[in-house]
Amino acid sequence: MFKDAAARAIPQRQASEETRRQILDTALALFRERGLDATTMRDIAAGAGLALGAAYYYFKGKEAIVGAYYAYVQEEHRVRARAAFEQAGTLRDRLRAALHTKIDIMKNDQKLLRALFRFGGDPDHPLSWFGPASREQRRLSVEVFEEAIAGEKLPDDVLEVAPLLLWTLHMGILLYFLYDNSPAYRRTRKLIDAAVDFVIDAKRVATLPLMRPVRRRVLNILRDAKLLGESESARA
Amino acid sequence: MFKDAAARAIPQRQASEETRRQILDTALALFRERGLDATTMRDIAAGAGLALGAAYYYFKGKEAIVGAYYAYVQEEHRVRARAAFEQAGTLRDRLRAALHTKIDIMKNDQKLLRALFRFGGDPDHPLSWFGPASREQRRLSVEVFEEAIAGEKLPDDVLEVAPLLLWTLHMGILLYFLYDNSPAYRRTRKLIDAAVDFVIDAKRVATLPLMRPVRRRVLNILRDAKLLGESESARA
DNA sequence: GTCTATAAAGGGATAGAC
DNA sequence: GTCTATCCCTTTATAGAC
Repeated sequence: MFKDAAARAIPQRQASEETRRQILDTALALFRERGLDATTMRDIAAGAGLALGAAYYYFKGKEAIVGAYYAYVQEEHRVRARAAFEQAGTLRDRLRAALHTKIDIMKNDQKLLRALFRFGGDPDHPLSWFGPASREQRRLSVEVFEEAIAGEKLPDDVLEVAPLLLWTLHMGILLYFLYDNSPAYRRTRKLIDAAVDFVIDAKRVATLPLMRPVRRRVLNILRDAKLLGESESARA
Repeated sequence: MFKDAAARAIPQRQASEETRRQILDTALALFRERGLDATTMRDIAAGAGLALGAAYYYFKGKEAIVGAYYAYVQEEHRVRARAAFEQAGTLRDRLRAALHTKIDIMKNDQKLLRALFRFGGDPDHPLSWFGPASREQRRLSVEVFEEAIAGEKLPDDVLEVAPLLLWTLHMGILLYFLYDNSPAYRRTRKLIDAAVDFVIDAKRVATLPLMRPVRRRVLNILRDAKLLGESESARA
């Protein structure tokens, strides 16, 4: 599972990396099989053929393993999306790729994600999806959408908010995915395609010069709500 | 806490209603004070001056009490929003009222709501925010926004999707509220006002005849995704 | 019957030997 | 780096007191 990203990130540095990956693989398999809570550190260590203490040497605890899963998903998304961006010419293709690759990565983890959902309600939890602890992960995630629209001729204010809005859409789609019980997650796939078409429509409308005041308003809302940092241009 | 809604819903029918309300009040106070998980049915019964068995007579368990809280919030929202709608003339005022009353009702329950958040990730849980079990509650919640825009001269397709979109906005604002640590939730209040202004802008744009194809697309997306039932007009 | 005290089990986490 | 041993907390089960 982690082979691709791990191999890319650390080119066979040491045997210890191999062990770490082994623990991650085992843990993820167990999470999928019996759920997050039902999986103990003992199970993970045993499954990886290690003593409990060894597992703790590599990860501070189960939480840290899940954190590594977050990091893996993010890194894998970045890599896969970039690869797709190099092929995909149109904005539509790029946005579809950004969203589909995310589901590709998570397609076996619906159960796990449902369990991880709960941390979203606790701002102080390290695994919260929206809390300060995951800010860096979030930034990287938004960055993928920044890259997806890079190269588009867009007004500055659109360039500033679009990545965050696309990230929000992507979170909404993940929520839909969480509830999707259609075979092979067809409905999620369809939703992605349809949502991207809508985004293309919305882009056309939103970029009209006439819409500048509306865009300003959105920008100000997000800034006031601290959902968007001050932009470079605003600071300049 | 439950005085207002309970009194309105059941005009002093019996002492048993009084007891039920007593349990709810006690439970809610304890949830707020020490959290959902830390509160046991024993604590609730004791706090309400009842034996454990008596508490179980009124509610099947802690979960059922939380369900009653959901119902209370919904009923209270309906009542308060309607009262405000009778005063408020403009669409802006009505939308603000619909959103602010919701926060008014929940302003003491941030901690509880953070704990309840976790059920959102489990489609099969009775307390899931998006699952089938809460469909009726959700319908009632959407209805408030339906009433908020009632009387507006709007194209049919807008009338059909707007309540759901406003409900979604309202869920987003609740998520923001969950994370809001500003005094008196000022930031959430500001966000509501700003978001409503944006909605007014969006309404102006979206209702242009030119936008009809885009509206159709949105309608079809929501229908395909089963987020919106077939409309009356579509069935006719 | 209901409550409470205590024991047993399970599992997260750490220390120190090798 | 990996092991064994151990700690400590939480949950669950049970048994005896009221």
